[in-house]
Amino acid sequence: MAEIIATEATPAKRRRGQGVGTVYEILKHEILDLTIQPGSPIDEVKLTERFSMSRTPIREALVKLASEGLVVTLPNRSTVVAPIDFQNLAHFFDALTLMYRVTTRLAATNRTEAEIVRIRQLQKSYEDAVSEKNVSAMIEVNRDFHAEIARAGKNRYYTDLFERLLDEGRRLLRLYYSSFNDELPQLYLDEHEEMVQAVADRDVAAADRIAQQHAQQIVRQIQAYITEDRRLNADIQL
Amino acid sequence: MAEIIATEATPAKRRRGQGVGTVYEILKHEILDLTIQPGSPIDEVKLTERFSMSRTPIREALVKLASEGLVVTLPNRSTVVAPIDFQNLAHFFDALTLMYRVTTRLAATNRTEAEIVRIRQLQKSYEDAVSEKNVSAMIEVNRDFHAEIARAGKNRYYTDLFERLLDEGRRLLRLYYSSFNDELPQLYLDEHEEMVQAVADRDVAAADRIAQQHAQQIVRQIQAYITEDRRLNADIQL
DNA sequence: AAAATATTTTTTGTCGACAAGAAAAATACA
DNA sequence: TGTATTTTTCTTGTCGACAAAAAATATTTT
Repeated sequence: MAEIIATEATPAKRRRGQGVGTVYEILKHEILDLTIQPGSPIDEVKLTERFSMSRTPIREALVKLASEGLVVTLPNRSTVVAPIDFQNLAHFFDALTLMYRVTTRLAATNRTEAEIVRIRQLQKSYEDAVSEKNVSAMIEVNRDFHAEIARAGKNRYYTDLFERLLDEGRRLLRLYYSSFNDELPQLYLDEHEEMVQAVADRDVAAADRIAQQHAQQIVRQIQAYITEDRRLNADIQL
Repeated sequence: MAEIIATEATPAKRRRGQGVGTVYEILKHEILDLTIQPGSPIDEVKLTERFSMSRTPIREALVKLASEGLVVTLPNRSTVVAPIDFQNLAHFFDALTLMYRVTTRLAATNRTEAEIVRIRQLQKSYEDAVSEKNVSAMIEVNRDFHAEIARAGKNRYYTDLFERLLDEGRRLLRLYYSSFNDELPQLYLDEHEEMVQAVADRDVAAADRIAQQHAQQIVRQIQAYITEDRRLNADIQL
């Protein structure tokens, strides 16, 4: 799950029509993983060399990333990795919480047995990541776990927005959650368990309650990190 | 507001960096206006001639439209205008109603005076469109009116989704609402008035109530058209 | 030496061309 | 005559090149 994408200089020929897709996927992964710093400029020519393909498919990949808000294109100037929007964190938390609730509720009513199986598999993966203390995997699998629940709800309008929010959350968590802390993962694990149970039981009220609780938990976590960060900066700057 | 975009064969030179933008805007407008039929293929070469520019900027515009779901790209095959998704109308209505409520509520708390002025201007435009019995303008201005309210709420995650939903709704209304009917526009006008008042008064509860009511009104309208349409088809086919 | 102007370098937006796939047409085969 | 196979045509994905902006550098002017 944590593939090393060091050098993409592929001497072997790539299949036609795979170009933009691979560039898009890899860049997206690196942006969400903070492998590329928010705000850092993206050099088209360098990507040209790295992926050994012309600028045309690379530009198309960047256009795609831009319309998802993952990069920002300054006309006639460089495109940069989207900076993390601290101004509107409150709006982010608000939307995230609502989408957590709505998607989990819908999942409880629309889920199939096959979907429950898949969700439980992801839950297991998360458990493994926790026991391995693999922060990177935890963040990524956590996102996939909730995205899978949302998909079981079947409403693509909600899932699209929710996935966008989860991705943004992934960057925020990645930013702060570099050192492992064992209290929270266990709490999340328990909440995940409750959530799956509610969805499996088709208990909408319970699903809603736990989704809200879980969302608030994550919001609190991020806010705590930010506060801590502020304090640190305050010490240094003032 | 209802410009005629007949021939884009611009002999005069276009400013650099304006290419993709114009193509994107014009195509988007035509797709939402049903000038281009849902499902109909998009010929890159024809667009090349029409806009008198090379395929590169046109493709970038199509990529942008694709990532907004307005066109669908079949790999190595043609890209087509996104078909209207009748399968998931229920999900569409659900999301639309929720976004109506959430954005109007937020507008009631976050709106500034300047925004109220702009909203009232759009309300006036809608009124004009109704008295002129200009269906096309009514549908378009109605969308802009609600989008403006949503923007006053300031949460970009909600506004982005809501605008996408309003656009999809625009296509649905355009599809059925070809002949003018004077009952509904007046009803909408009254509801709009109530909505603006609630937002201006910062009355969240009222805003929520009216938003929900208005959404359900629109949902009912579309559903009525679809039912009517089914009956018509039934007569012919069976 | 600092500010303003001119020049060079770099980077982006667009172009025309070509090759890989898919669709359509033509041919062969039963 | 209908089906399978080959050939041709058409469309898409990618490429390398070039020109317009912007940025960086050098030059002139005060």
